[in-house]
Amino acid sequence: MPELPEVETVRTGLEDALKGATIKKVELKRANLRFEFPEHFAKKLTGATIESIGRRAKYLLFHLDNCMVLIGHLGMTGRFSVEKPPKTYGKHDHVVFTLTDGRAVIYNDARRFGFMTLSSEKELSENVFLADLGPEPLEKEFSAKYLEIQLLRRSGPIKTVIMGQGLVVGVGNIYASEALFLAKIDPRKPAKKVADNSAELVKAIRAVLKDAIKSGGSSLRDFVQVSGESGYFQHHFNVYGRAGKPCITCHTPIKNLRMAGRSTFYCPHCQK
DNA sequence: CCTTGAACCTGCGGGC
DNA sequence: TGCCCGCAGGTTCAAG
Repeated sequence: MPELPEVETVRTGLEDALKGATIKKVELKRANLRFEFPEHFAKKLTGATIESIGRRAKYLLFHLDNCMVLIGHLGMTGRFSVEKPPKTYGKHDHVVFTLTDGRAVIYNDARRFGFMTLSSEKELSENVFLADLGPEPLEKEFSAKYLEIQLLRRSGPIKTVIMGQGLVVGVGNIYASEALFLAKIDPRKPAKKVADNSAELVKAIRAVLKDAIKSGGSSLRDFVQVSGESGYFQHHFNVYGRAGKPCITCHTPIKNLRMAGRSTFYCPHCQK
């Protein structure tokens, strides 16, 4: 599910559902997801109360009352649902937290690119997964000036560069294409040469992400309660997944190509 | 340092 | 119906 807007949508839903909830039991249906669970994972979570749920980049941060933080990543296919304990669990239901109020928090992840780990509250910012991340795209630190400086020292194609989480977090494969369309920049253009357009690019990235968060929010309730798939593909994209279809602006067919192993969509006429 | 490509894993849809 | 191929929202690691 996961680019920043989807993770943010999940975060909001989980916080609504789980704030103040206490974990009574932790069940691991297998020894690992992408990584092994940390030592004493279940034990450290059992009895803890969830005080709040935050987000950094595409990571969910469950702040607990025992000075620990459960760090979760959804990978490509990770999903959380909060519901009455089902009679039987699905093939890819890997983690279950049973709450003291009887509800079950189920983490399902077919491809298992997601993972969970723990950090102390104190050492959170030095956590290996969080330490080297770039600024949040919707925060002030992600400014035109900052982006300009970053772009000037990169030689790779702009699309690949903005997807790197060290430069700015949260821009994944879909929204990279979408943001570049909005900013009218060819995804193949060397990052250096886009430095002059930093202000537009910052604006486009923010606009695309904000818009997606907004539309994700409306279908949120369904998302968390049922283990459904609302949100993502109901969203309308300008270029992503629209190869051969007319550009919404000039009607030129949208092109699709592969960059760094990822499919990329752009309008050859509008994006220079 | 930066960039690229392969790897991780499962499911789905298309073509034959 | 079934098999094979390519493809999918992300990140890490090794190597150039």
